[in-house]
Amino acid sequence: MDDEAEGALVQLRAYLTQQDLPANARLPAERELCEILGVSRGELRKALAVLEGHGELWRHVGKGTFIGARPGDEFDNIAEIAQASNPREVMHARLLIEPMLAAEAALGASAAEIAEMRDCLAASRQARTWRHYENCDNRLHRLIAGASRSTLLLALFDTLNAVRRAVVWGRLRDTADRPPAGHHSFLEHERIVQHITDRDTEGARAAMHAHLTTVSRKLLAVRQAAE
Amino acid sequence: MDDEAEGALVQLRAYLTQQDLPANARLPAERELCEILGVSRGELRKALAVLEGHGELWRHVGKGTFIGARPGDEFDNIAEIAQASNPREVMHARLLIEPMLAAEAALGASAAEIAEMRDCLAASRQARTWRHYENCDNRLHRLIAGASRSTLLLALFDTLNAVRRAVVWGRLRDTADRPPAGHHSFLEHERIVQHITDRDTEGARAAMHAHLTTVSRKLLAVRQAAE
DNA sequence: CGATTTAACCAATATATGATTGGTTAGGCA
DNA sequence: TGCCTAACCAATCATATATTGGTTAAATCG
Repeated sequence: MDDEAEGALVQLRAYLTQQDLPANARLPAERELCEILGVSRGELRKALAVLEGHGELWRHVGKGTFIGARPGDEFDNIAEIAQASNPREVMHARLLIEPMLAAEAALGASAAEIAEMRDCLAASRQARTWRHYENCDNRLHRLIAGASRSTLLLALFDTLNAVRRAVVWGRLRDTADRPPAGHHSFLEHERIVQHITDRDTEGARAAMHAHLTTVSRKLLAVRQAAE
Repeated sequence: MDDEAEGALVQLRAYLTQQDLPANARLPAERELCEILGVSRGELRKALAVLEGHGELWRHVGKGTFIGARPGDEFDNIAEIAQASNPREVMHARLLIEPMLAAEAALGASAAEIAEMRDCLAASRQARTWRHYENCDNRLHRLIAGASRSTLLLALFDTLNAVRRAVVWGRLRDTADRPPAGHHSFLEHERIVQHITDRDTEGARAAMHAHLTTVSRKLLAVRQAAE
């Protein structure tokens, strides 16, 4: 009953084998291809649908038709990730990844990097506004990630960090205020840097984990108080 | 001596405090702003340079002038990361991150996800080409990442994976060949999935670490042989 | 002469416009 | 009924235009 349809399919298969297109290659637009094969567009689309169902090619509006399996629907931009995520996930990911980065930093940090970390510590104690303090905090955490001596790990940290900034946290603290002298992060940050200076990987890992645990607890407390 | 220059600066400062612009806000183009303030563009630019040096704002051609600190030069696209990275870094990052994801998967994997993993295992054993096998391998590793029940961790895994694919590995194996029946990954993959099924987080972590260590060793051997 | 303004240009970026593509629908036609 | 055709749609790409910070050189003025 569907001789013509099958005919279009074999014509298409013949065309594909003849052209011997490599993976991810883009084949002509449907309007061209159906003219090349001398088939109606409807028949061609049926044949394409079969091959797509079989995973031999994939199509997308505005882009075209391509050889191979459809690329996974990976997130490409930060905003998209942030929208699908939430503060809990961000904190969870930080607790998993940043202690690991601290341990790597303890292995690979240069003297210059450690000196810059100590600059950060001093600057954060002198910060006169939360905004300024958070700049120092970000810089320190990124310095630690960078000390892993891996551009890839740094890039992953940057992604995580960008998502963290993009996720809606609600308003957490009065921006007019300033960090108190006994703020928990001061000592915790210094402990981390000290372990990195001592090349103590497990100490650095544990110190970072403890720090982020405290941050997480404070954060949850503020969020619950706001509800 | 530079009374006029200082004059432009105070005018600009006054404008900024008056407008009370939020962070990352974009202020008018220089050509407009110098007309608003009644200052020449040169003087305005001097004043802007001072504030930029002080970290109160940042500028970029084609974009504009913005309040706050210049955003870090974070990588935004995969290709950029891949170009700055290399196979060694990729393998290193995988060894740090994927065992962690396997442990998370052991905690959170659903029955459906575990079943899908086992499908993957079976399919990979039946793969008739390296290309097909690698599809199964990718799918399995991504399933494990997805079983962490964190869209953020999955997104980070996808980033790492995209970089892995984009990094130049050189040609590693003859694509015409197919994976041998005794390929090391078969057993290693099955061990990982078994630990996840048993909710054995540390077993899953160790199995994934062992698996990636083997992969890394094989890879280095091939690369050295090619030199 | 020296310092500034001004105007014009430059490269990078943003924005707008038109063309192209896969997907869909309605009418013509055998 | 079954199919083709043509037209349309939304998503995407490709191209052109406008805008922006940065730079330079002639004009202008004290």
